[in-house]
Amino acid sequence: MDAVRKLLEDTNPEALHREKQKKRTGLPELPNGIEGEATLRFAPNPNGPLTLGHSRGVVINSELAKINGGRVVLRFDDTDTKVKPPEPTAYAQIEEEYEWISGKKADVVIRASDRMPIYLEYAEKMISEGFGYSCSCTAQSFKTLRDNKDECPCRDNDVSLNLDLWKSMVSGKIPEGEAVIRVKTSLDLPNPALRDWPALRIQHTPHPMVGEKYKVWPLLDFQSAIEDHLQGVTHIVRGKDLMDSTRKQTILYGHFGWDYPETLYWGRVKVLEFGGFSTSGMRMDISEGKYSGWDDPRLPTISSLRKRGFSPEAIREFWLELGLTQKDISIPMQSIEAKNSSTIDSGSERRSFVRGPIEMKIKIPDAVENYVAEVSVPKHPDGTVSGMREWGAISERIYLEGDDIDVVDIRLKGFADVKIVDGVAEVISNERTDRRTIAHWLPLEISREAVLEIPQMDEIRKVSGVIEDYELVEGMVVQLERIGFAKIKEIPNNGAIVMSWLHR
RNA sequence: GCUCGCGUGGUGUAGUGGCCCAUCAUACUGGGUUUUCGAUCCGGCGACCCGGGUUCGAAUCCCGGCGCGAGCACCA
Repeated sequence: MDAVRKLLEDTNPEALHREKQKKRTGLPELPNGIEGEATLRFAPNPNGPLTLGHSRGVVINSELAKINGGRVVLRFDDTDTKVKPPEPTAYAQIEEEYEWISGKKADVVIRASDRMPIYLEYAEKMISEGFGYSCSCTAQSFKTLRDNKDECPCRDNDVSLNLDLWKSMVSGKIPEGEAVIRVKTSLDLPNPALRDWPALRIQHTPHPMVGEKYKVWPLLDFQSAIEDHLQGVTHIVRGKDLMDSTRKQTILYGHFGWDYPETLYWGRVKVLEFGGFSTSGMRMDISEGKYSGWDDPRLPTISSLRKRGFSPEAIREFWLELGLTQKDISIPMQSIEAKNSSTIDSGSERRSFVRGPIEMKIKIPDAVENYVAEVSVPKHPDGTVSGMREWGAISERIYLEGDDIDVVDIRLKGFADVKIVDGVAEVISNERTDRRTIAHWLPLEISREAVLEIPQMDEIRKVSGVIEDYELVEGMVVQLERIGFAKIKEIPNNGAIVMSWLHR
C-alpha cells in the first residue's frame, strides 16, 4: 500500500486527495446545456390517458427543465388516425395529469394535428429540393429492394413528377397505401431500417379532431423532427427504442441544413406486476369490459394510481432515482410503494380495522385499581397529525381479531391487559404488566362494518371486518394499524363502509 | 438473420485509469425500542458477465466471446 502511495505521489498526486466515492444524487448535467436556455419536450400520443410509463417522460423532462432553467413543450403526436387513433378526451386529461405529476403546467402545449399545414409545406419543400420523393412501391417490394441496397424505380422520377404525385396524394386522388413520401438517404447505410425511410403516408380515415381535411399525414420521424426544430428543442430525452429515429431525423436535418438537438436515452422499464404499459391494449380491455375504466385499480395508469392514493412526489422520486441509464430494468411495484409510504406516512391518520371480528364480552373485576374506562389514542404516533381519537367510555362489548385470541393473556392495544376466560375478557390492569402480545380490537360503540377491497391481477379480493368509525371522510387515506394504507372510498348511509387498499 | 444499445450484490443505482478488499437505497436477515406487523436505531448477508490485451496500476480503455433488450411498420 505504501508503495502504491509513493508511486502515486510521483505520477498522479491529485489521486491521493481524491474524496472517497459517494453516491451522486439527482440527474446529471445536460450535455452542451446553456443555463436558462434548455428546451425539453414531452410528446405523447393522445390515444388514451397517461400511464406510469409515460410519467417517466414527464418527470425527467420537467426536472431537467427545472434544474437547467429551461422549458418543456407538451406536444400531442396525434398524426395517426388509423392504428392508434386519438381519443378526444385524452388531450385535456393528459395536460392535467402532466401538471399533477410535475407540479407545474407545461410551458407550451401544441397539437400536431393543428400544425398540419406547416408539415405539408415542409414536405413539399423537401420534394421540390429533391431530397424527398413519392414512392408507389408496395411496402413489401420496397423492403426487398432496400435490403439489397437497391434503388426503387420511383427514386429517379424528376421533381415535377414528384410534385404532381404529391398534389394527387394531398387532394385525395390516390387511395390509402398506394403511395408514400420518402426521404432520400444513402442506400449504403449499414442499418437497413434507415434507407430511404418513409416520411408521410396517405390516410383517408377522418381525424377525430380535424376531420377529413387532410389526406396525407406525416409519420412520427418526420413530424417530430420538423416540430422539434420549430420549437427550438435543444435536448431530446427518449426511450432507446427510438435510437433509429434519431438517426433518421439527423439525416433529414442534414438535408434541411439544421443542427440536430442533443439526444439522451433511457432503457426499457418493466414493472413486474404489470408487464408493459400498452395504451392500446388497455383500451381494448376496457372496451371489452375487463376493467371498469382507465382508473380501474388494477391498471398502471396515472388516473388509477392517483385515485388509489399515490402522491406525485412518490412518482417523481421514483423516476429520479432510476435516472437516465440505458439499462433495461424490471422493478417491483414495491419500490414505488416504498416511496409513496415515505411521502404520505406523516400525513396519514391511523385507524383500527379488525378483520374477521369476533365479538366478546368485557368484564371489570372490582379488584382492578385505578381503572380508567376511557380510551383515546393519537391520530398519528409521531404527532405529525395532531389530536387524539377519542373512543369514550368502554361499555361491555368489544371486537377482537380472530387470530389474536389463540392465547389467553393479551393486551388490548392502547387500553388494558386482559385474560380471556370462557369467552369473556377480564380486565387485569390498564397498565402494562408484562410482555404479553398486543391484540388489535375495537369497542362495539365505535365499530362499523367495513369492506377492504384489494385489487389483484384478475379480481378484486374483499376482506370484511369492522372499522374504527371515528372522523372518517370519503376520499381520505388512512393507515390501518398493522395492515397498511387504504383509502376510504365510500361511506354509505346504510351498510358497510368501502375502503380500497393502497399498500403496506 | 441484419442493425443498434446495454451488462456492478436479489432488485435498482454511484463510480469514466489509482488509497475501490467498490457508493447509496431497497429487499432479505439478527437484535434494541415501541400502545401498529408502521416508523426508528444498531448489526449481518451480498456484486464489477467471461477470456485476452494495453498499463507500474483496469469496474473504468481496446479486442473477442457470451447474455439480455430494442429497431428492421405506410404505429408512436
